[in-house]
Amino acid sequence: MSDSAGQRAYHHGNLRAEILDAAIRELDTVPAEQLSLRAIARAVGVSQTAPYRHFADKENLLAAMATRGYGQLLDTLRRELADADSSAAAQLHALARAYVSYAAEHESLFKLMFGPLVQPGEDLPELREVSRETLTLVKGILQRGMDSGEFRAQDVVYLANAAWAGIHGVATLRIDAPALFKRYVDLERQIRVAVDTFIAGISPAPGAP
Amino acid sequence: MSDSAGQRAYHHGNLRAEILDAAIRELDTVPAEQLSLRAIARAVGVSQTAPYRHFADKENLLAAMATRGYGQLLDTLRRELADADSSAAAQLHALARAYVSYAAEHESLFKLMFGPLVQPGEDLPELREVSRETLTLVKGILQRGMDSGEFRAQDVVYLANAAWAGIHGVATLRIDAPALFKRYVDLERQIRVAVDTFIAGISPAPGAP
DNA sequence: TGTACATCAGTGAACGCGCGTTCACTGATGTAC
DNA sequence: TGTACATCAGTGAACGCGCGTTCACTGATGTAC
Repeated sequence: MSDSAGQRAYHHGNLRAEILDAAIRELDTVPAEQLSLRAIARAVGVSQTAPYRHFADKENLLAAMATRGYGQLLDTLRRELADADSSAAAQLHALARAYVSYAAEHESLFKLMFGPLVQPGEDLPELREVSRETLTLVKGILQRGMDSGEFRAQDVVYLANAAWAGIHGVATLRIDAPALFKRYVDLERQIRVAVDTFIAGISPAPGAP
Repeated sequence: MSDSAGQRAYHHGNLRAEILDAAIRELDTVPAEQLSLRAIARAVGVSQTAPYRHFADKENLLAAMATRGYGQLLDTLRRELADADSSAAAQLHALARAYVSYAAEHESLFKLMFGPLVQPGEDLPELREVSRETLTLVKGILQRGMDSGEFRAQDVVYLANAAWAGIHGVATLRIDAPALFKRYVDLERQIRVAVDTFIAGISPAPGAP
């Protein structure tokens, strides 16, 4: 397949990474539930048992895929947050935009990350760790907004959950109810409305102390 | 299986409905992706080909399940809305609570409804119809709230999407990120915070005209 | 009330399929001396 | 520098599985006269 590396040697050298890449690429065509280890091996051009050298079983590969997905998502979020204005409101807008964009550009991987195929349990500490980070980012922004007086003080956990739910809901509905959400809706504007409404809901009343 | 109807006759009389029931019951044990027509037939106690008398194929059965799911959801929502106070704020709270409860009590069916297995296309007019209704309910509440001056006037479509996304997000995260959402969170309170924040975001500024 | 016949709603055997995984294997590489 | 040997990373055949669906069938029911 990839002959960019020249002659395929018997010992591949980079097979684990290449299988992971191929598996994620496969998601462009096929939803995660229908991924087949054999098809992935075929795509890489390797025998169907070769993946077992690098992943204990199918579940293990799926977990690795999800872990990479979370990693990519976090990189994107952090990059956008760094580029954005530092006000809490601007940070929230940037995060929402980046989150929804990532989901839109990696539909199947996003669904895998939040799907039942992969559950970040105690046996997968890396996945567990990385899957918590988005919420942590949201919490951080809100906490800083409260500290600076930009937002009204309140329980940050419940508020962060609410914010995350709103963002995640937009990302999810765009994928899962496309007939209602994709056709008539300008996504940028939709995100702006949702975030602005949220921010208006937690801003101090004008004129209040 | 169900001998409540006494002697099982050769002609069953009610097989379509019973298959549908069994299929939905099966979702308690098994996610929709893993549903098997044969297992459903087995559960009903009928030959594996009998379902084909009543459903063209598997996809057809899944669509019928989703349609029933939407019907149940709408019944629940409408009942709760009728019982609740008629203020727009109270209606929104009631809708959110009922929506998330339904999702929590029918996890797999809810996921099927919003999953890729079933897409409400032109070939399934009934499903298409019923799948639009939730959003219509939300829109109605918000429109009435604006008309009465309870909410600030603005584009009802984008606002309704934002509200629905927030509610749907809570329902979804509870299922898909249980480690973060189920363990430490009081669901009732979480819904209240989310809806209150939203309402605060669209209420007229106190003292404004 | 009885009979002939069409239609409906089941049955059971069989099809072909692709899958995940195991197994014994073999070719390539790295290391000790 | 050369050799013996352990280990690593692939191969290919085979396993058993459950699935969706088709097919020719048969038992039960409804209807016309």
